[in-house]
Amino acid sequence: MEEKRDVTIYDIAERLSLATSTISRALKDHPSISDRTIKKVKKAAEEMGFRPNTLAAGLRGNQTKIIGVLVTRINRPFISSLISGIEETAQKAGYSVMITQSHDSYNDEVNLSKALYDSRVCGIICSLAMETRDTSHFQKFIDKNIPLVFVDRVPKDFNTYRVMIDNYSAGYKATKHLIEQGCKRIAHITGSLHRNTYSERRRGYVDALLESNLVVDEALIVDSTGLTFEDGETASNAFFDLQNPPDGIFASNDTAAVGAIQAAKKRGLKIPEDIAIIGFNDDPIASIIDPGLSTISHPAVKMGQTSAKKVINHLKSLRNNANASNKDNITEVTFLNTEVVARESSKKQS
Amino acid sequence: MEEKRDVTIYDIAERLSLATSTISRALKDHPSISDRTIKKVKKAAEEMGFRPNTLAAGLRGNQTKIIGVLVTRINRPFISSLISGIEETAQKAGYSVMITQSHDSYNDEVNLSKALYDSRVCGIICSLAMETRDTSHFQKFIDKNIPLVFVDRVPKDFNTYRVMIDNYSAGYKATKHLIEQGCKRIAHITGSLHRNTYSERRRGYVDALLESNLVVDEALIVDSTGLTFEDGETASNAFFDLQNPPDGIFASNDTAAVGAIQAAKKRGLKIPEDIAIIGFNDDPIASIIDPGLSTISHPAVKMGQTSAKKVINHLKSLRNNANASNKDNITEVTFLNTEVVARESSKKQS
DNA sequence: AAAGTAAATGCAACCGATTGTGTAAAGAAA
DNA sequence: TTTCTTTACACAATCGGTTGCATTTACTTT
Repeated sequence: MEEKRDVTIYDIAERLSLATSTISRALKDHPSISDRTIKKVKKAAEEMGFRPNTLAAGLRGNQTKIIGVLVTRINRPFISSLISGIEETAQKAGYSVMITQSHDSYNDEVNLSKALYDSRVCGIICSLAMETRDTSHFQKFIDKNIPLVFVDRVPKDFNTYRVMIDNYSAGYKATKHLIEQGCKRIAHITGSLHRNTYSERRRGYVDALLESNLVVDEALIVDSTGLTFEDGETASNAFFDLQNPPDGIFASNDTAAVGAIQAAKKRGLKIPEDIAIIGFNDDPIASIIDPGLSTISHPAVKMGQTSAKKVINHLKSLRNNANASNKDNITEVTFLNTEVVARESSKKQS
Repeated sequence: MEEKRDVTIYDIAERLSLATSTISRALKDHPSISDRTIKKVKKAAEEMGFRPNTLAAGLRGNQTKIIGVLVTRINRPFISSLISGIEETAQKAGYSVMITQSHDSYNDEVNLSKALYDSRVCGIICSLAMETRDTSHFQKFIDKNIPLVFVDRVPKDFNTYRVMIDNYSAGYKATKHLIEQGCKRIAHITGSLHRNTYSERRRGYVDALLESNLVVDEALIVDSTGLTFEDGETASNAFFDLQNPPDGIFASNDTAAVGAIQAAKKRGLKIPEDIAIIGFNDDPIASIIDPGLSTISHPAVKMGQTSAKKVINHLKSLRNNANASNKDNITEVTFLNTEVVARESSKKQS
């Protein structure tokens, strides 16, 4: 039953006959503490097994060393890699990571953003829920000067950090790739157009078609909200049933693209001869499925690392420059590279 | 610049001319506060937009409402589903989740367990690193009466909660399944035998063979530490090169099993006629790869939910019964069900 | 009406680190 | 030696709830 109490700075102060304030400052290399004292304090702290109480520090400073993360669903290849990157970078810099998932629900997103706020996170990284239209629930972070980073699924207008890929150019590249393989009628399976990721990819798709004087046929564009495997199958079957079916499909994620592949296979269509297919994300499945799925690769882990770095660097600059502020209308967009990964599902001529 | 201060219980106390202690108790429905006062306080709190400062409460009670999670790698299908389940359950019960990853390194695991401890997590859920042998770094949680749940990869002897599957019987079932399909020489690709998951599956594999009077050939067992795709390929190639190659492979995860499938395909071996293959986990790839990969399904999300529930219920019982204690040598093992998912990679006779 | 008991609320210490300001000690200049 | 600066450290308030104990108020009971 005898829970041995944790060592506090009081204990160190007593042992060294110093004030707690001196201990506190010495441990953070405060300039007004002599080197001799700093060494002495650190040695004692080490010997006594002192470990600072983050709660006490947090209470006083009204801020923790926790980065809040608000994503849609943790168990998605892209998201889990993103989180992995965030955790890795945060960890190295001495921050912890608190995870929440909105399940693509706007209400959950609002509540979780409040919960993270109440937890006094020192920064927040968010990828928007599919449902979200209004993003004013994030304003409080700006008001409190808490760095806010939107990643991948970002709002249209919100003056803050954004870490993302150039979805327009990626959509363009994917479509262009199919065109280069000889496709003349290219269909597109997209997610909610309220999300920048999908609307931009679609824009790129349209522009690539126009540039090559190909028809943009609304019948060839399916706004499948979920982009699930089934959505991919359903949409593809609808395409195949058209009087004038497409010879290429660009799906806005790999899951739907895999659905397209399975649908085509079931119909006995040859991939890529009859129908070329390209997805998006380069999920593990892409390289495993037969035929290999051409896709757009995403640096997911790096996006996580970059997002975490934005938060950490912003905090650093806040410390160094008391004038720095979120309110200076920071609008920094970081684009990470995407690449066409050409596999068998699209390569008409090898 | 005018950061409006948060509403505190002091503000409520002042407005209602009550003591802060009364506010504090009223908000938690303390029995010694009258219903009338409770209602009045809650109404005022609501109106004033009061949100409790979790740090202050945490400091006083020396404990947060944060559940620490220590896993090996976040971006693995099984792990990310596990975390998803934990987050979901924790969230509903009013807890937050702090995530860390050991990258299968023992040192990282030790440090992260300390970091979580320092964060005053109210509970911890851990899946051991591949490297870990000694688990004494978790003892401090027991000493402090902080519920500790090991999930999936659990230590041999540690009196605490365990949430897992019956790996022995799962290994047995997988092997038995291959035997039932007519396999006579079954190889096994396993992970580190220091982890219960792999050693138990192997034990089940061996017993299934013995039971059917099949040979247990050490040449057919590869202790591939990583269980990566490449490990699966390499191990399989080694098997195929044997004078007396196997007609079945049981890989201890799907990633390695997929490696086995690809290796077999490259050699022109027919699956399952020449070589039947079964994996473990039922990752998304399993149902997508061609041929469909037979495997053992794992209720990953449910394992997460169950683990979180163990933590939460333990905390509840601690509150209700001040005598309850970790030190009563709790050893509660919860087994979740596994199932053989038979797909084309193993079905010799349909 | 006095006394006794139960119910409701107030008081104040406490958790442990942080930080503005005050003061003592050490060194430099006169 | 005295005075003026630096340099180094101490004091004490503070962050916002929580909780043991004291106290007041409201009701019974005789």
